[in-house]
Amino acid sequence: MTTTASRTPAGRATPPSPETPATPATRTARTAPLHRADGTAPRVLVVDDETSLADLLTMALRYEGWEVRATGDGAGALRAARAFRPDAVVLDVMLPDLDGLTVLHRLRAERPETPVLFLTARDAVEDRIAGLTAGGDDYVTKPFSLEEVVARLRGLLRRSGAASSRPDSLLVVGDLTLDEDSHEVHRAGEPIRLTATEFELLRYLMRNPRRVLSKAQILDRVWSYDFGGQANVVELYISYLRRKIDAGHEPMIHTRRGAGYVLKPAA
Amino acid sequence: MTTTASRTPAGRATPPSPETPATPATRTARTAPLHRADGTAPRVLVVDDETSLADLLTMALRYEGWEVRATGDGAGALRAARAFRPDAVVLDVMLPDLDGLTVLHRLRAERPETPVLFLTARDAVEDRIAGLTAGGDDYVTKPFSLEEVVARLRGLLRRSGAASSRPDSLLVVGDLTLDEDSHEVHRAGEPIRLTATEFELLRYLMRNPRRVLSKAQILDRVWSYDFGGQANVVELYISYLRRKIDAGHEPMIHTRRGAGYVLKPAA
DNA sequence: GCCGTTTCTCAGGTGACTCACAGACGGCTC
DNA sequence: GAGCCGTCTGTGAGTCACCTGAGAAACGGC
Repeated sequence: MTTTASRTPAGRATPPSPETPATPATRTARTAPLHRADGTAPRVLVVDDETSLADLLTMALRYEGWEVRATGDGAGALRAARAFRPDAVVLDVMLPDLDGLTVLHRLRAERPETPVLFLTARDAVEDRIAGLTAGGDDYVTKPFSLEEVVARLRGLLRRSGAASSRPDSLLVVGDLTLDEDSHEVHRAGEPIRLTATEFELLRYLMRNPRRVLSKAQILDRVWSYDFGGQANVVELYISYLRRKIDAGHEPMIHTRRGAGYVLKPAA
Repeated sequence: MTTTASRTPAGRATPPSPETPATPATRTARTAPLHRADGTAPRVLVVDDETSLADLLTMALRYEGWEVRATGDGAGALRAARAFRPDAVVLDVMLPDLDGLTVLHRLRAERPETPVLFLTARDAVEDRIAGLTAGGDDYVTKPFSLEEVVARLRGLLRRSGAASSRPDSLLVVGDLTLDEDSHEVHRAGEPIRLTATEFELLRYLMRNPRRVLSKAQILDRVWSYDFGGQANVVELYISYLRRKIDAGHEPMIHTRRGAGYVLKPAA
């Protein structure tokens, strides 16, 4: 609604992130805290020389409840790896000083078990990446959505055992289920086919059940950071989701006029 | 009620000063003091070059019991961030010297954990504030209502952990409850559907139970600062609320003729 | 390079919401 | 008890937020 907001009375243009922003405190309402075995928050190292992107990631991951450190070059990354001992690394493959592969090798030498999430340009050489991720790592192409990065990072942490919390990747809200690993979605036992964007949107909603999410929040979280389009894509995709999920059932997706959308169990 | 009839658009007396000029003493009657872990008041930095707006915000936030500092430009903001060490920042994205994003980056570099509430013009939102809300930050479009700003700021402080007070977002008065996250309202267990304005009005009342609120105060607090309409919208909306909340129950909303309205438990 | 799929823009339609106006109601004062 | 004034509320109009169909453009698999 960024654009919509024309509210007369109070400028209550339903900004974006009202409530949801999820923080440690609120986060309890969300899916799973995802702590390490010793009860502390997982540590994530972000390596990217674009400071605005590094900022964005840092904020988003912190918001997720993780402890985050950021650095802009390969040398700093190696230093941080030693000092900070991260449970996972987000690594831009294009760095100013060292190239991604070199950084990776040295990281591996330092901390062999630490999973890495690569950030790469869309047109980067595909097979090169394939080699990189062979060891159970993962990658995301720029421009990415935060939902995507967070989801993959969660996956890596979960699999590496850095996170002790329940290993299940199943989100459940009422009779609606979504498996983050297999990407399967069911309503009342019936399988539902979703497109990539629909899936991501639904995942975001299901990770924040019963909470009003503004269109701006959704846009910031589910669409890639450089999306420059109309804000009403959100309405459009909500509409698609309703057709696939709520059709023939008691609706779970509700509109809070002037505020956003809420997902909650039909009951 | 001297002010009532005379409330001309611009006139809008009763600036920010919500209920009484706010003394710590009075404040105790309100919801939650919302202190920091060390018992001191949260510190909020306001950055806006329109002095009248900055003043308005300063007064309203001070009234809330917070320690406030205001500055009109980006350079001052950075200085203040260092010296004042705020727990949250209210940042106008349109500043005379630096643009909002630059200020944001430097703020982040300085104090990475500090949540930011952005103020933006309605139509400036068009060119995306991409990612601004992604990290748990929030924003409000001008013209805003004070109730809106305060509520969102409370949310940010609550979530960032700067405020030690209970993290729940539930307001309770008698058998009436209002959840600021899900926007759900219940009376005696029965769910109640409210419009955006009704919700905001009720939130204001519930944050000031057993206290007489004049129409002027309500108008100043719940409606946006540039509202130019008739003062009796308040009566109208009180009337709406009564129908939805008091219908079939012992009334909780009472008129204090010549003074204002009070919300209190039915008891 | 072609075809099905997916993403997104655009624009029309509709119901919800906000608010002005004005008459009815009721307490208070003299 | 009459009149005044503050408050309440029905009506109606204009606006706004949201929904959704249709089609253009981009993508991806073969």
